[in-house]
Amino acid sequence: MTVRILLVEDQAIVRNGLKLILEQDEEFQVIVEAGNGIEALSRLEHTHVDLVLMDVRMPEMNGIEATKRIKSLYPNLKVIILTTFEDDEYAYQTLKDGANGFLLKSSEPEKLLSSIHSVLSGGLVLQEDIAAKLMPKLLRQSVVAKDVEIQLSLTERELSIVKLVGEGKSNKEIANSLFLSIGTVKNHITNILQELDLRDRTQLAIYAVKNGLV
Amino acid sequence: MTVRILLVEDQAIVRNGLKLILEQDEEFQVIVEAGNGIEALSRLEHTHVDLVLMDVRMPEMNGIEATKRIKSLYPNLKVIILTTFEDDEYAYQTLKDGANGFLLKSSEPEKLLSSIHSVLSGGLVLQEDIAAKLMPKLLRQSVVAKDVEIQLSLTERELSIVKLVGEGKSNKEIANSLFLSIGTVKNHITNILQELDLRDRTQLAIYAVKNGLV
DNA sequence: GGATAAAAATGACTTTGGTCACAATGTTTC
DNA sequence: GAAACATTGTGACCAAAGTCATTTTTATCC
Repeated sequence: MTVRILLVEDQAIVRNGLKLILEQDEEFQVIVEAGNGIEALSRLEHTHVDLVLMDVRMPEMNGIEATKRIKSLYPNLKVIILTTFEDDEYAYQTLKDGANGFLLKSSEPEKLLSSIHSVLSGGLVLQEDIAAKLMPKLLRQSVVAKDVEIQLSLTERELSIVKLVGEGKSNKEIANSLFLSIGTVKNHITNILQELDLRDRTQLAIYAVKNGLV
Repeated sequence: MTVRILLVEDQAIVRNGLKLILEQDEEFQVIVEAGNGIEALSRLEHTHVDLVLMDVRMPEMNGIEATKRIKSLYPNLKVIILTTFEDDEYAYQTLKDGANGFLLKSSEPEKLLSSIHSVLSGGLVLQEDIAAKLMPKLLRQSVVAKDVEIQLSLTERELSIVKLVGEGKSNKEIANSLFLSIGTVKNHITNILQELDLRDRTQLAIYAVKNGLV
């Protein structure tokens, strides 16, 4: 049983690359292609496909809007979003609209293929990096997700202070709970703010929450 | 490269069945087995594994608690939860604790295997039925909370100030962007803090972020 | 029309936060 | 052993945040 795929991607070179990767798996067949969301929608009117692979950034109509419309017209059609690491902001909205998966363009080909199989057999697939960024947003509580960036630039002590700031603690409370003087806590915070290029504890707290440190 | 698996499941018959399925894929090797969470943890101390397949319902220590502990001890170890359709209540908590996937025991063997591959290559996999039940729950949480609780108690003006605080803006910046005096902004914030039972702008910012106001 | 409440403002005041300079100690690294 | 860095601390200082009392205007509700 072959899987009929609609590939939506504006850059012809990337599109061809993806097509080659997909058709390494003999089950997959790219039977339609489109360069933007509007084109994709009109293609779907005339052709039956099993799966849509959709780029996020495109002219005319982007992947977010296109996914929304496709899903409202064909709720059972599988849609997988192709994205770059920077585009994860959109992930939230698109999942809401019913996308079945989120894959990074930079993935290994095998990873891409196995994820597609997983979606076809009825799953929702999020790639690790995206899931890591998304889950805190959805779950709003500490998962594991210690950011690489943060840990590179901050020391153990600083990290534990950041967490407490992210819980809304005052310097006095932090000092008490870590058995430090208030002055020391202040010094640490000054250093942290400089390191992370933030202005005050409020921005630091926001940073901590958004990065799932709390 | 073989994948070393720890299989945690209390019923011997089911465990053997799963083992047979898993080892149909020559990459997979069940090298350790455990009948409950406590056993699983002690096995992990002595043996290195790449993946844990964990049943939810078990005597002594259930899969939820076990996953939590395993993930805090070995954050990079992949954990997939095996569940029945009725157990989806737990899914939420366990995802929070960092589980990498959720599979139904009733799945087709191939589905199971492809999902495991997907998790190993860095994904988060939710099976359709579970995702369908879970997503609304997750999406509702962060979005709806805002309208119900907060908007009941805060005025328009106050709400717009809360958002700016949630972006890390200072009183001066808020005053400028809303064309108010600094004193007015301070007054508003005092009222907001009282209304929401918070202490300072940092706690307010955290509140705003966690409730998806930013 | 009077009551109620949001919105805006001012001034005086206290507390907290953040910066800076400087210092002491211990650990790790080369 | 010197250099680099993490950690802790002090004291002085200024800026920002937050509280409180009080006032004015405007709009809405009964």
